[in-house]
This record gives sequence, C-alpha cells and structure tokens, in this order.
Amino acid sequence: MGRPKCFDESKVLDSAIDCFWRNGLKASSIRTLADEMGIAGPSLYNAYGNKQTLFIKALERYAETTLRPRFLRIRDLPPLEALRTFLQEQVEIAVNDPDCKGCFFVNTTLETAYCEQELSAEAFAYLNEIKEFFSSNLRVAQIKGELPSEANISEISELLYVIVLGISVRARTHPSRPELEAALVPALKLLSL
Amino acid sequence: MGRPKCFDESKVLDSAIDCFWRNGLKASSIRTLADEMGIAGPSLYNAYGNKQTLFIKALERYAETTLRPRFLRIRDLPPLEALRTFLQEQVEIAVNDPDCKGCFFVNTTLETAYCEQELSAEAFAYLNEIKEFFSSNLRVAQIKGELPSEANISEISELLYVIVLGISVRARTHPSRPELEAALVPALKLLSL
DNA sequence: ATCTTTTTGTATCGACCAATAAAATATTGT
DNA sequence: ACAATATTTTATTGGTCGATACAAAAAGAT
Repeated sequence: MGRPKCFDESKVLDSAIDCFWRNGLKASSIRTLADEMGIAGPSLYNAYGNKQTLFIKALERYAETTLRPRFLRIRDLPPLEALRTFLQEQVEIAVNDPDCKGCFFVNTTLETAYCEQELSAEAFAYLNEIKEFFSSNLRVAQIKGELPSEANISEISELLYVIVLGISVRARTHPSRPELEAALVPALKLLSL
Repeated sequence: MGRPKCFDESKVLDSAIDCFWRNGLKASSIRTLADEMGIAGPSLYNAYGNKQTLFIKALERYAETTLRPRFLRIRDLPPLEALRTFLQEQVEIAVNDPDCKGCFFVNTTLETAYCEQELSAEAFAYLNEIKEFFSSNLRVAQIKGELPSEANISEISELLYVIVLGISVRARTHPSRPELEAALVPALKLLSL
C-alpha cells in the first residue's frame, strides 16, 4: 500500500530533540530541523504535522527516553539514596555535556512562558514529576524511619527541586564539577547523607 | 545644532527591557520593540545602533536600575540578615510579578547560550555578582563570628546561588508564595536564621 | 504490466524579519 | 530670515520564516 517511509521516525525525532534542545523552539527553523533530521521539509510535515506538534512530540519522547528511565533506574534504591543519586546524576549530566544544553524542560518552560503558554505548561508538567519523585521518596524514607519524623517533607522536596532547576541553569554556562558539587554538599547534609 | 530628540532614552530603554524580558531576544521583533518603546524603527537604530547593542544596553540598564540597587539597599544590614533579605526579596519579586517574567539575566543566559555566546556570557557575568555578593557576605559573617568557623563558604554561597537561579525558573510558572517560601526555610536553617 | 497509494524532492507562497535610503520635519546658530 | 544639523517619518530592501502545491519516485495490489 504505497511507498514505505525510508527513515525511522523515532531516530529522526531524536535529532529534532537535539536541535530544539540546543537552540530552543524559535531558533530552530524548519530548514535547520529538516537538515539535522536528515529529511526534507515536506517529509517533516507529513510525519509530524507542523512545527508545534513536532515540538510536543519531541518533549514527550525526551521524557520517555531520558527522564522516566532515570526514575526507573533508581527506584529500587533506599529512598534517600535514590535522591542523592538523582542529584549527583544531575551534576554529572551537566558536567559531561559538551554542548551545555542544560535541561530541555527548563529551557522550554522559560522560552515559551509568555507567548506559548500551552507549551510551557507541558514542559512544566514534566518538571513537576521531579518534585513528585522527591516528595514521594521523602515520604517513604520517613515511614521507614530513615528521615526524622519532624522533617518537613514539602519544604525539603521544594528545596531539592529548586536546586535541580538551579543546576539546570548553571548547566548552560560551562560549569565546573567542583562548583556544582559544592552546592550539593550542604543540601545533602539536610538528608544526613 | 539640529532637531532635539523627542523621547527620553532611559525611559524608552526601560520599555525595551520590559519587552525583551517578557518575550526574550528572538521573539522581540524590531517592530514590536519600536511599538512598545513608542518610537519608530529608524529612531531605534539611530539611538541604539542595532538590535544586539540595544539588547546589551537593556541588560546593562537592568543591572544598574534593579540588581545593583538591591545590593546597595541591604549593604548595611548584618551580613546574614542581608542574605536572608535578598533571598526573601527574590521570592517576593517572583510572587508579585503578574507577567511572571522571572529573572532577565537567567532568561537571557539560557536563550542565548548556544548561538549568541557573547550575550550569554554578558548576562551570566551579572548573575555572578549575586554569587560574589553571597560569598563576600558569608566571609564577613564568619569574621564577625556570626557564622561558625568550620562553615564552608564556597559550598554555602554556591548553594544559595543555585537556589536563586532555581527560584527564577519557578518564577516564570505562576508559582505560589508558600511553594517558594518552603524552599527557603531549610536553606536559611543552614545559616541559623 | 498497470493501477493505486504513499513518500519523496523541487519550487514556491505570503508573512515577517533586521536594517536602511531618502524625504520631510524641527531645532539651533548666525 | 536662512543655512546647518539632527531627528523623524515613509517606503522599501534582501533574506528567512512556516507551510504547501505539485510532480517524480517507489512500493504493494491485481
């Protein structure tokens, strides 16, 4: 039934993620995107609709291939260990990325906050999963007695969340490992880690 | 000696700041800028050169009318009080801005990080003044004995800095006061405040 | 082999972009 | 009043934007 697609939609979508992630939504033109994705403009529209839906699909795939697997990878650790691992991974990712792309969701949330609020809200919803991951781990830790019963979970999770966001900002400016890790030390002390 | 300018360069520059701050660099077209600034396109070029130099002047003026006065306003407080005040002001600003513009320097640093690195570095340099303000206050506090001598200044200042960046991200997403203040509570405990 | 269906490459659309050229206007110095 | 100078206004430049029309190409169906 007709000519088969000669490219892998997921692979090509990964290239779109890379372009959007580095340059942002507005600075990624259809021509640039198509070039980096290795397909022609009309093929892009045929496969993904338009620029906005392509961007939404890129956000979605980034969540499913990057953020969610991070949660899964550490879900079986003791809850406080999981938190520490997530934060240290955040530093590791920031320091090891030669393109200093930061966090795709943070970048998107900020860029689209004023004029494309639906996109901003979408990216922000993914970010919220991080905060929920923090608070749910803290709850478990408190039940297990690994966290003092007087510890305020919403305060700590909000703090750790804000720290992750801050690290993601620093990540775009060629940060050094010692700088980023320094911020983590007093934060982890709060968890007695 | 020719026709005099019929607008106040500083007032008009404030409008440019507002436009750039809300929409970012790329999404602020010369037409939009000129409209919001209340002048015609060519007057803009006559007064400020081109879009990029206008933007640089906007960054500079924002630093001199907003960030630096904040430092001056609290410079005579006890050093730890000054830190607490700065952080609480950051929350206050975020919560009270109906446009949720966040931090002009953070927004700029992220948007221009990849393709206009000179601009990103410029904005980042202003951000660095915040970190330096933090560490210099912590040094004074330690000398005065208000901070334990075993406290690690670079760790704490890096943490507070990252928190300010994180709050600036949250500021773009209609944050609630309790959320942002929650993050501050455990952070201020580190300073015994 | 021919028809049908889908994807591909080429060429192009009107809209908007940053920047400017040229003409009209307003002010000062003489 | 008039010349000199700087600003404003109008109109326009070449370039890029997102999106699409159209035809060539490639596959399955009969």
